[in-house]
Amino acid sequence: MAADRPTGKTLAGDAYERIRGAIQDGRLRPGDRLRFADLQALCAMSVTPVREALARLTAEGFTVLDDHRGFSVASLSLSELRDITANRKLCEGEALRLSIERGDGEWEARIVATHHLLARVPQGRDDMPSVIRHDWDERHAAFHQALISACGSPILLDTCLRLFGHAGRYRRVSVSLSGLQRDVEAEHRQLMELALARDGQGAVAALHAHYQRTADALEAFFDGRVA
Amino acid sequence: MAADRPTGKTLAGDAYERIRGAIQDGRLRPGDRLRFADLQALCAMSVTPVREALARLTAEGFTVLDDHRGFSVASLSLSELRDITANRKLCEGEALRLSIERGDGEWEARIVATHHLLARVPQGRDDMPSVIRHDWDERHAAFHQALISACGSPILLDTCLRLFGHAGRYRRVSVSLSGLQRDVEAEHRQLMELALARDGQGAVAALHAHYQRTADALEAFFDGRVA
DNA sequence: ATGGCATGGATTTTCGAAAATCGTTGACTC
DNA sequence: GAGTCAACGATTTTCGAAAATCCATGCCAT
Repeated sequence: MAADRPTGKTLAGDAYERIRGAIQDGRLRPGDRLRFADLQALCAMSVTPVREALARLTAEGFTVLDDHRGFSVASLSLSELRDITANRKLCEGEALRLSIERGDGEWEARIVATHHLLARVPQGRDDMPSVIRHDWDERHAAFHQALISACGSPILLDTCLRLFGHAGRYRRVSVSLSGLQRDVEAEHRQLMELALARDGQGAVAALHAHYQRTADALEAFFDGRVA
Repeated sequence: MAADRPTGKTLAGDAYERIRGAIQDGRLRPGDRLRFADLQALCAMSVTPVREALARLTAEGFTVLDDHRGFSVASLSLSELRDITANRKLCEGEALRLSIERGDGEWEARIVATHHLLARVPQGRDDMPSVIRHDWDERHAAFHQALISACGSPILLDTCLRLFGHAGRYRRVSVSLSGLQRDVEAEHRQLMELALARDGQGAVAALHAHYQRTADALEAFFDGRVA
């Protein structure tokens, strides 16, 4: 892994991606306090761009800020998981319904293409099945994004993307125990087929079930372990 | 108006509120470029807190950032207005439905109280009817917030609050021409009564109509005037 | 022993200047 | 005359240190 990538555009943007990445793949864990000294070491830059990155992350809910007490990684909770799930059902469900109504041939092509890529990699790593593969994570996101990409509402897409990102903080924990119990691949294939068949009702129902199963598996795992 | 209020907690937080306020009441207009020199003069502080404020505002969509070309106020567009309206119908509608389902006595009390306050001030200023009164704006927001405050979903509430804020950038333009043509007070009273009567279907329908009328009035006004 | 208060260290927050970047003006070539 | 390229000015972006703030420790009085 490249320790120093060729700074995309601004250092602040780099810091944002790097810290967000560290949060999402578990190197920074929920509740951890974020000291500027550590973050400067991680990102190899001064305090200003780090601070801007944290400001963005906080506005998106990945970190929280106590005035004059610094930033910390947002903590996980059962109630937030339920809340995220309910909101995903509402927003992504509507976005999927609209996409099925409005989608054209290119939308269908995006679904087929992203699903094909997703189906070609396993969910967990061979050496450590409990850790999600980075490429699976990216392709999984791309597939779900493709499903709703024809909804015609940038704001709704943004909301869905935000929710997906938050759910990702929980998803990393989920795959470790549900890998064998669920056939996630089949669920994705079914979603694709229902969408391509323009079955709005069925696709939304399948999406709801997809999210509910994820939430249920997590609920059983989390119960008693977090607030 | 106090030019220098007793800095709430941090300067960055102050700058955020001040700049957002300037955007929402029209002193900074859509499309305006935001030069740090001007903003430092407005906020009476150095560049660092201003930058953090802009980072937050950008994450919320009130401003936009072109890398190395600085920040500017997000511009208005007909398509965004339609998008905001559609999303408000979806999200606030659901939040209202849930609140009617779950709301208790204190929820009802909040609605009655905020409506009472709202009904006691006129929408436009006496001297300049085309300019929204600040206190009306605040009370209007409080009333709509109260309606959905019992939905039980912090995330949904946050989404609604964000959408309400964005709609506010358009609302300021709206009142100048629709003041006489619409009886907004009656619409608010009807919303309150339907909610207290626990008529979920009716209340959501009334909310949708409320937003659609606002959007229609704006559409007629904006047409041809913005992108 | 217990409660309040001042002191010290660790950390965040802010400052003012230096470095980097972009758009433009102007000269120069074809 | 049109197009290309280099240097300038304006502005953003970043730095490193100073100022402000919070938490904890220890002291003193009750």
